[in-house]
Amino acid sequence: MPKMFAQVILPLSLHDAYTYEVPLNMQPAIQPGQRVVVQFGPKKFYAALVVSVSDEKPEGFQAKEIVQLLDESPVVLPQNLGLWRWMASYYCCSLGDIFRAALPPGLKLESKSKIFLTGNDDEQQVSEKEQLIINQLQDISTVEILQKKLGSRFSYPALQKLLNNNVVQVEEKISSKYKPKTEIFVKLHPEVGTEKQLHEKITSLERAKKQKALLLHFSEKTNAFGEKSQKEISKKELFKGTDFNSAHLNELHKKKILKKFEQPVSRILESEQKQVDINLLNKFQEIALAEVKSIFSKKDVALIHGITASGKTEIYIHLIDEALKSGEQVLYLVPEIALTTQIVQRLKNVFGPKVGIYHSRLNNQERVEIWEKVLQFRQNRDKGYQVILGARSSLFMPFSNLGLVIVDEEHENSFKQFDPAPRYNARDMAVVLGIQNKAKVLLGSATPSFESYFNAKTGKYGLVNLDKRHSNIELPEVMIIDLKRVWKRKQMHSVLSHELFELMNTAISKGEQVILFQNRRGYSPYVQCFNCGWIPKCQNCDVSLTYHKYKKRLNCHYCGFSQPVSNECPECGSPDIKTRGFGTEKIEDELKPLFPGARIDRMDLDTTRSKNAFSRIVHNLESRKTDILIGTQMVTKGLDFEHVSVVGILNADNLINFPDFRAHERAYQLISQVSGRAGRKHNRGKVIVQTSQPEHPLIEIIRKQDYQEAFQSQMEERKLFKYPPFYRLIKLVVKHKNPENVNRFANQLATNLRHNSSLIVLGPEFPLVSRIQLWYQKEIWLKVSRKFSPGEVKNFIINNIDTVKHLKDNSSCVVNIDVDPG
DNA sequence: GCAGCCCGGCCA
DNA sequence: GGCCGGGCTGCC
Repeated sequence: MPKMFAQVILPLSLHDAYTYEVPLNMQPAIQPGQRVVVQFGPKKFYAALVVSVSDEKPEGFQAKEIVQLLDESPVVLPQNLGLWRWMASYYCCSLGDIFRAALPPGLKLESKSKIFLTGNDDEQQVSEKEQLIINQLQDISTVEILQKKLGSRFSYPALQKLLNNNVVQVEEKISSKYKPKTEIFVKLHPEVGTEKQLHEKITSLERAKKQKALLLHFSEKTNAFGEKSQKEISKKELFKGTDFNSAHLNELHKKKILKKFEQPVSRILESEQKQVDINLLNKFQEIALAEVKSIFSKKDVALIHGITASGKTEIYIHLIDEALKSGEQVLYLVPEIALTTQIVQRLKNVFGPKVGIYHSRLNNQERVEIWEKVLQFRQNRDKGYQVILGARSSLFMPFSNLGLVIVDEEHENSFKQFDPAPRYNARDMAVVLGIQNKAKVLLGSATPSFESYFNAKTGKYGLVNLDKRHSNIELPEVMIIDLKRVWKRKQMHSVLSHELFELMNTAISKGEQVILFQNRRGYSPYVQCFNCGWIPKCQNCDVSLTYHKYKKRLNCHYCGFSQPVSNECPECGSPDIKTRGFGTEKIEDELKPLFPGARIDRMDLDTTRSKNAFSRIVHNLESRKTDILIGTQMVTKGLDFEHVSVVGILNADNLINFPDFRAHERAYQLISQVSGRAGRKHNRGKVIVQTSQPEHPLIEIIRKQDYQEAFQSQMEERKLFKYPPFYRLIKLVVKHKNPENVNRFANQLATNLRHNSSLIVLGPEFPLVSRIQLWYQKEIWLKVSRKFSPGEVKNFIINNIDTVKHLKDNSSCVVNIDVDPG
């Protein structure tokens, strides 16, 4: 037989695929998309993914043999790899980076693979070196441990031979990570093949009353020979509500009447589903749905601009239903699954077992199961998942017949992965995925990202407006409060202006609820010595420490560093150390005396860390056990509350003045999204925006809630200052533990890049936080005109980074490339 | 990503 | 002459 070779990608940041020889015994079975174990470098074993197979012998090196084939059939489909390649090239990262992001952890294997004896060592002839390895392998071991124990007596060829002869096996973390869960099932023994035989057996049990009863119970439960015979039943189910025990069953098993056997079951709890019908759409939703469909007959992508409570989800459900009926799969992306329990429940209710939920809070086993059920759809349309609702990584699910991709809350920043590579935006990749699979893509948001809206306005996407809230609830009234004036008149109640304070009092007295938004968690952003001005800073990062009163500690929000608060200033010894500024924790503290008797709750990263905390807070608000909720960004995200009548933005200044070209877009989106929480059912809500810059043009736009104007004014600015969507942005971050290395590298790189006239090079500059976890960093921002081919520009950048890396002493600098930074 | 080599520095 | 540590390179 001719030799065969497989090109594989490794889960490492390496640019090329690597070629391995396929051993004869694997030749019939090997296919692209399967995982194999290969040895890479002198020591390590990895699970790699086969991307192609050929019989051409590679030149210039001796290919190693594949150690083991891990899958019977592909876990990644050839059509899925198209997105991988596209992403690697667009985001300037390796296929290995994509591999790591794409597969669920349970299907990945990084080094430190365990090896163990298979028990097939008796009959085989082994060499002395091989015997040494066998002797060491009484317990499961790793290659590293073997080498340590045997030192120079260790031989790789010997291990390889043992592997080939199946004396030892590389036990993948995979197989240990993912074990199908099994349960004991019971069925009639094959010798009991007819109803008559069953009756004979029952009568034969006259003296064993319990066993007879169990057998009767079994035939009743399974309707053994009836029309709707179930044939088998789990032991758990069979024993449920009875006092039978395993001894009774074991006896019947021994007597060859019933047969016990193990069989895998799903870990995924199928929650009680009340199958409900799809809601009828109202007149506006009908029109919007028809518009979406008409766009899809001409274009691949549609954007729904639908204000909060306009019922976008129901339109999605109608489209999903149609896709399902024509046998297509659907991907429904949401920014953060934990925050969308309402959508999860709704989809489960409507589409039942066809829906799979995929996100990072699932454990490894659950994630692998969902992956496999999506794969299964190709063979068995009744059993596999047809709809996946999930966070950004669901983009990589092994869809075989994708027809529709929905991206809800498409403006959300959490679709963008910052670290590690691939630094991708799942919303943008959803569009690519859709086009590659000839599927339609629907983006939806109450406050579309300006990029998407621009694409819609310029005709690249179709645009659908949905500006009627259901039951005709009015949008809330937005009031701007000038903090400077309130301060001057000394009308502040802690962080609340007099107006906000009064509105909150009235609301609470009427049994209505209040949400307060503050963009800072912790007690106070920093503490300061009032004598000498000293501010405690993080020892690893270039930021001041945030005071958390509950824990009585100063914490770094970048690296997690924490230290107790000292009673006196280490600089001057003064005891006069005070907290500065307001975080959510301090606001909660200060509101308590202002609203005695009110039930105040807080929602931020600190209060939602434990698994169920988030849903508890939401539930308390829904069931009106909370009067005032104070929160960070989190309160803006897709929560539906019926009785919130007042929303307060405590300080809009830090939103507006954030040094980022997207600050205004974000501020507008954030305030609109929180406002959307107000006055949903019964009456018009009120939104109070406190700011010391009431004259700021954006504040006026926010007051009018005029999305169009916000968009237009930003487009003018972005065009003028050469920002997206008019220019592409690429951010380069140079990192090293030594600041001099960072400076030298960044300067050399920037100088080189300036030679290319299609690039506008900004920096290098220290970012807002110039040191994180002891690593110094400097940023270079590149603006690239859309006239130039992005591929060529990226190659130029990559080549230059390479060149600078090869200059003296530069090789240990790390450079991150972030295309379309968030 | 990382093992292994190479080279420079330091000390006997 | 030898040993340690850090940088560089290539792994298939």
